[in-house]
Amino acid sequence: MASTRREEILFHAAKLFSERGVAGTTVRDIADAVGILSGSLYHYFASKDDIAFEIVIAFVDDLNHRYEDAIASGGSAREHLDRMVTVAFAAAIDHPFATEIYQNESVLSSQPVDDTINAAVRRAHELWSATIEAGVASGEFRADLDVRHFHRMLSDAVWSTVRNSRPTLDRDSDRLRHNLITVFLDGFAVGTPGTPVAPVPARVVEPEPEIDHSDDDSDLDGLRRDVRELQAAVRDLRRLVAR
Amino acid sequence: MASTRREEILFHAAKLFSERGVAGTTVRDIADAVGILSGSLYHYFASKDDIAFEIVIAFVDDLNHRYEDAIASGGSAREHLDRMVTVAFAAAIDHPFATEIYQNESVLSSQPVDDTINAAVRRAHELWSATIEAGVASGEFRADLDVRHFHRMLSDAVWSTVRNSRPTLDRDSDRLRHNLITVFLDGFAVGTPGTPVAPVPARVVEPEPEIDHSDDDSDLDGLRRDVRELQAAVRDLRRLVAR
DNA sequence: GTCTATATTTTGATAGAC
DNA sequence: GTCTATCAAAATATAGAC
Repeated sequence: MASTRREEILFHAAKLFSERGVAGTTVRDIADAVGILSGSLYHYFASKDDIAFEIVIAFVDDLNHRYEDAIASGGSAREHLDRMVTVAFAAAIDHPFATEIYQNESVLSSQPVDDTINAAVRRAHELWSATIEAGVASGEFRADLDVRHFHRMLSDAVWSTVRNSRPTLDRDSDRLRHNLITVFLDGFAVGTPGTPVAPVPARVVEPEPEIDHSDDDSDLDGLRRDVRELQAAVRDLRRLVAR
Repeated sequence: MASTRREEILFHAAKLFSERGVAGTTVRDIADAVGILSGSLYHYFASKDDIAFEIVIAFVDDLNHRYEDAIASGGSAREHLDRMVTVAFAAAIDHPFATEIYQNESVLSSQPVDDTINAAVRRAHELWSATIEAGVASGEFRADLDVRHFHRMLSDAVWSTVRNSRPTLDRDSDRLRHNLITVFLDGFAVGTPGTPVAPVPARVVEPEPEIDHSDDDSDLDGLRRDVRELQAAVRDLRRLVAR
């Protein structure tokens, strides 16, 4: 928990913002969580958006510093990525809710007045990109895949892991990092790791392989269809009754 | 673009919801985008939330049907995952903005009244899980990693790819799917990985013969749950209407 | 089916007493 | 530093004319 009242406000606001979004959170919600009245918030902050802004900026700045430390020392590209995931988890622990806010709120970065957040986010992307491209250049990573696509999937996996494992993140951080790095670098399939499979995705899978409505399935399919129809009917009725 | 006025509203609302969130979008925003006045929206929908609800439900239901088709026919676990990604991209193309809404708005699924969305999302998770676990059981996928963690990262990567490549998704869908599947199954690293791969029994079992019964069972369980929920809903509605 | 006009509620923010 | 009281703007939703 926070020590000063100002930090208390930041903490509870961050929690609410991450759960309901900034627009979905009212200043009264924040004040209630803190245990004061909404008017009192304005003794500490000029506006609701200022609160959100401060939360995100503190996080992204801190994150970039940790990234820079993580890739400052030598080592393979794999080791660099491993350390970047490590410090990302550490930053997520120290800024418990900022991650979700900055991921979900494209609103914040669309402020034309203040480009601070945009610049910081761009910096973070550069640090990931540079590390990944160095690995490709050194032959450590494969060159037949789109590096920007890999980069986005990897950093999304980091924040997805944070979001989904938040309660046990500090305890499981090592195991989660190992899983993540292993999947992204060695793959989940057994055997032939790192072996380029097919250079071109020539095969196009037909969306509807077979219309295999054989006899043994028709029962279940019929039931499923009935259930869906009933669900739609109930939704309609609820809408009617709601008035 | 949409043909009927009602579909036009759904289209523009979905676009705005995905960009600014549901709470961040006003009914006036939607009406402006359609080219009518806000009051006219209520000729088609009972409330703003109803619009969002309908968008998401249509998407998730459709998605589940496609998933079921994708894993109905035989093949290896890799082929099943490949087809699931294919149909997920196809669904994202047909429901251009629903993906972001349903990913960002935990609000929608926290409606205690209507569990429809939750049930559908749970079903989608089951379909991914069953496919991945079948691959582990057959020895096609490694058994030394957390399957649920892999599952979450994989499906997040699918929607991350959709979000980041939206403008060219229909054109690049094959290449994106190939990149995604290659990274997640074969890894991005070249040659010998840091951790020796295959510390697990490498027994090669023939790929999934046919539709396995565990699927049917979970399917039946899901249907039973749906029916129970519907029965409860009908009881509630009867009570309401009785007055 | 759409618009005009408006009610009702909610929300962000302010002023001043204590 | 917090509360009381309240303003002004914005938002959802409704009623009725056309």
